[in-house]
Amino acid sequence: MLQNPKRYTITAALPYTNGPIHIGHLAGVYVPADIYSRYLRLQQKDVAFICGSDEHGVAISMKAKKEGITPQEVIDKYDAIIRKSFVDFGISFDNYSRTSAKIHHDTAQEFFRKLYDNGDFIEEVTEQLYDAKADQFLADRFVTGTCPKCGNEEAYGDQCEKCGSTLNATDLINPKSTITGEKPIMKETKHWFLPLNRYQDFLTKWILEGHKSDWKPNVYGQVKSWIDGGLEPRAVTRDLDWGIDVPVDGAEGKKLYVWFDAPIGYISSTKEWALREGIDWEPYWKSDDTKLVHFIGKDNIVFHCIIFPAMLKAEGTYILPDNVPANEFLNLEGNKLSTSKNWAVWLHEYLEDFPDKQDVLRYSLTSNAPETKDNDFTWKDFQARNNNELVAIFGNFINRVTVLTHKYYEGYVPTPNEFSEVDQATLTELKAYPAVIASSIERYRFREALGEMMNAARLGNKYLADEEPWKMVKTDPERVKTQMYVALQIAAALSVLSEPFLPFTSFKLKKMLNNTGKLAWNNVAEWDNLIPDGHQINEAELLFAKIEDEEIQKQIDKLEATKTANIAENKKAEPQKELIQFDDFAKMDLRVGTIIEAEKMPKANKLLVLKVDTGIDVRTIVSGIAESFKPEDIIGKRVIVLVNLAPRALRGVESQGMILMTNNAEGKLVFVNPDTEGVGNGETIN
RNA sequence: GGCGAGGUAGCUCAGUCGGUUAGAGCGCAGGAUUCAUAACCCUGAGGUCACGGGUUCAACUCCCGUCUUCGCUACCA
Repeated sequence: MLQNPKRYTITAALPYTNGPIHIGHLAGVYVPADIYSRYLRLQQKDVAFICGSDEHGVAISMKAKKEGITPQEVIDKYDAIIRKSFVDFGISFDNYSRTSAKIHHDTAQEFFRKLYDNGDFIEEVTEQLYDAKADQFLADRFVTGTCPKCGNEEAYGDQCEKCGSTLNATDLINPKSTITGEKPIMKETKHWFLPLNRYQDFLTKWILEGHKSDWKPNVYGQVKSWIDGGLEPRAVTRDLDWGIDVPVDGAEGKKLYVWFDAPIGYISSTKEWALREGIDWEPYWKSDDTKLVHFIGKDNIVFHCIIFPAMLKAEGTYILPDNVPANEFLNLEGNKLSTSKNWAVWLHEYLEDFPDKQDVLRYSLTSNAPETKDNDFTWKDFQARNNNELVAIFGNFINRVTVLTHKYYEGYVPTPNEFSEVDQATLTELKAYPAVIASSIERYRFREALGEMMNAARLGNKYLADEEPWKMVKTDPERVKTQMYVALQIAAALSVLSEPFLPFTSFKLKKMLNNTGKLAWNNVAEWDNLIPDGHQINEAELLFAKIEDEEIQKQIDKLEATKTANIAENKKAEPQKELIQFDDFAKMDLRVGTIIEAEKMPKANKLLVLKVDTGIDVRTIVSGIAESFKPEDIIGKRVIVLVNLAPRALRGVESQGMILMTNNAEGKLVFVNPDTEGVGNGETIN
């Protein structure tokens, strides 16, 4: 861990422009990164907080094709939504760029070119699916066909979205190019690979030995798992038409792999910022006294801890990240967030539904942040955090202080008399908070840091409750002046300490205290008069409003509607397949059979090895149903078997047939079950 | 199946190097109070630290095994 860095380069994962920002992105990446950056600026550190839109990659092309627009239109649309929602939400990027910008294309190409010239790549010719009619290689996503598992005719080359299976494009039955509908052929193509294996030793020393204690366990463990598993060369170019051209001869029509160009986006965004500010970008990326921190979600660990560092190391002039505090995932009301299933709280919608409540979301996401394990966002929790914590503790304390100040002193900060022991103890305790909170933030424990900030507000409430100035005012008004002075110092301290977490509230509070001048973080510990006597504060207003049940119910209903819509979507029967002749059907030999033995395939999660009496014989069938059935429960089950399917070995066991299955409403597998009495094994289906 | 991260109060989470009686916030119950948005403040109840072994004077903590949740990965004819 770098001590006393001269400057900080802080990056937040580049959001992918195929959808808007949702609470999962915020809780995992942008809110913690923003807290960290704002805190450092309050420490008067030199900070570059860098981000931008990630606009290349196949998913963008796919989305464009699906919506019948150009990739440029797709990225322009989402870049605009994302950009605006970040601004409105108060994420304080120093620069937000986009990877379609010229400066990024230039930077990425230059980077590639340097590695190419250094001989850091290996070239390899492989066979890939190719659409002859369109004269174009096909990424996995550009191939559809029948899923070999569930029969879904719309499975993609890399995944079947119906059954969730991971596929190889070459596995698809009747593969089709989505561009022309033609059947793809195999064709040779040349690509450049980054030989990660060459960096195995470097990565082992740097991370496994060098960052054992300061990196989060989840990050360290994941990285260790990758490195121990042995690293292999990874292709950094693709045959695509959307992306950054590979800048070498003989690479016409090839683009940089999106994961090669995206992290370089941090560098080009820094350049863009420096250019605008008229400063030099290089120290932020190349100077040893710069602390580089990547904020990401756990899905990006391999790219930020293995691939990008290997790239930076290969280039040779760059520094490496000091830390990569990746967060786990946030769920929503018990289910995984999903852009395609619309299961999300979208930032731009939240900002409309809850105007001027940015800080409420920031607060509830931070206090429930998935720092050590996946967490669940619920609207009830959101409401409780607001009503029981922000309103009741923070807002209430500020309101008590400001109302009393106006009531007793027409809004002027009174001149204190001698401090009592309690006063001194309270002020001493207050002065400890900047260091306590700082320590948590610098260890990336934002949930803990936020809790400490709230404890400063609790300190204020307790002080008032113990001192009871509203009683004292009748007997000893001079004493009350001291009490209110102390309470006002706590309020002023909160206006600074809350800024990293609740920037809108902090600003509102400073305005209310008529104290908008730049107070630095350490002033809270150093100064005795954060808000001096004789200073006049402005009218009291509420910092936070209660959120009523109806508003919460509205959001819950919205999610319920999404759920209902998704179920309806799934229930929609698939369209009929193309016509076949009777002969096609007659080729299939379907028989009634009985499962007579069943056991788990060792070392496999989904496979059961079955012995089935088909009436013709007793044969072994391997079936991927282990997640839906226990072996002992299906012995004796009557089933329908496709007996003349060509045998195939699965994990070394030959499967001689296929059992017919379908899905029930919960997506569980069920047998097609001929259990009418008197039907014998071996009966044919026709 | 392999690998990684988790499992601590009703909920969300701390728990450092093994060391008295395992902590916090929210929720709940009771009390006190009226400056404050029925808020604040005080007190309390609530725990087989997932389970079973082991090491140790001493285990939430270290070791072995089991169960379980999440992720990556293999497997689905």
